[in-house]
Amino acid sequence: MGKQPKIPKATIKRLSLYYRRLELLEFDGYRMVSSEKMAWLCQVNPAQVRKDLGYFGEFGVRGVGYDVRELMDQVKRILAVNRTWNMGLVGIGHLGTALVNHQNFPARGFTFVAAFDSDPQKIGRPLGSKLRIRDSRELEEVAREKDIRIGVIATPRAEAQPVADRLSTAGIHAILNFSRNRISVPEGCVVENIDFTIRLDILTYRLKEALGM
Amino acid sequence: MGKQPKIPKATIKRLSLYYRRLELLEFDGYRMVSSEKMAWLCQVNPAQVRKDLGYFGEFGVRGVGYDVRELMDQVKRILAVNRTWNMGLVGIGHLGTALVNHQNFPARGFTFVAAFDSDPQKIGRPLGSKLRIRDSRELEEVAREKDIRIGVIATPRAEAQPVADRLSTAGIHAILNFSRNRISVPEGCVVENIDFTIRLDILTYRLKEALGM
DNA sequence: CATTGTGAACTCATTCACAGCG
DNA sequence: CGCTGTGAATGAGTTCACAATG
Repeated sequence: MGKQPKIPKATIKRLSLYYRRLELLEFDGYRMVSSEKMAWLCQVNPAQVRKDLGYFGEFGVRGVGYDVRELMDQVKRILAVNRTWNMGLVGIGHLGTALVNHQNFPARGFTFVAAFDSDPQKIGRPLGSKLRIRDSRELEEVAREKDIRIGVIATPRAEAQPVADRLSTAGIHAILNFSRNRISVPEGCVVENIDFTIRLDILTYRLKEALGM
Repeated sequence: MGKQPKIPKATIKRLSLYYRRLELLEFDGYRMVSSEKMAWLCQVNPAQVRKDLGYFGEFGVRGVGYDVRELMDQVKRILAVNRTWNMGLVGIGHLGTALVNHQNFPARGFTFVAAFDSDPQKIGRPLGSKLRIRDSRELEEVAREKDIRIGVIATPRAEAQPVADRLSTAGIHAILNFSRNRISVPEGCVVENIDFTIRLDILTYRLKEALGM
């Protein structure tokens, strides 16, 4: 019944992985799953699965395993994805457009409710099937009005920090940052960075090593 | 003069971060930089910077610091980004289109030289300013012809594994995987996954924690 | 004498091994 | 009996602290 004893960040990432696997298991009609099976499916150690879950409670039945449906519910609750999240997108380039049209977000309860750009050429244009691009200057107002809880930054690098500041000001405490700049945010605001180029750098490094270069 | 004593994966990620910061420093006219300054800029510990670099050689001058230009060259060499890399894109949806048009890739030596899709509607259509969408069945042939070294998967989840298999067969040993499925690849092939939904799950978890929910 | 490079100490994360229990 | 839950052991990664040195 562990509660707050310092949870590894990697545990959260794996929880997300477990969740996805549980969806597939449920879809395939499985009712129960053992830590060993989950571990095998997710390519981790069985003790790791049990330890990860153990940080948050006792969800299993000894001698039997975990109830797929119930474990899903628990993991959803832990990750706070047992609800919908309104997102606001800032920066409507190719990437921003792709994000708005991304199928998986709404399927998982992540919904874009507004999109912003500072380019007068773009403002007012429709985006995807439900949105219209709005002026970045309206961000604070719209954030309140639409109850935006997550800000997604897909701007050029120079605009990332100013946008992050505006998002904070607008009372948004969670930012998904696709720009190449790390951003600074006030205490209490959380940021996740997704940086394609870093991943490519890691990839080429590893390829070089794998080839013994 | 450390050579192969087990380099942490996180070190490579930071190296990529250092590299980007060095570019900015050079642009701003700096000739030298200390581990302390780099550390401050990259929000890490100064000893961490020195240790990370120390795995690969002695690049600094005691009492002085690191030559910005020279350190850049060394880091580029380590990451194997002191050359260009030909990439092939598979799956031309919104995301694939965004990737092809991504400015930063060519600027860093990562170039898409071919794009593939299995949808007859899409095959033959132009993509970006230089490419034409080709039939996925031509993958092996084109990979050889164009010397593709990195495969980028931006397909729906169900196609990810078959595509990964085809890429391996085609002699491509590095894969950047944007699909929601983890893929299995033969020994000697390296994969980096970029999964937006996992990052959103981590974000909501951390937001929940930050808000004390 | 300021700053690097690095063994040693420490902190964090994973895995083991088995007691606890349905 | 089988599988979970968890303290203890191991392993990995980070930070400290200082000797080495241009």
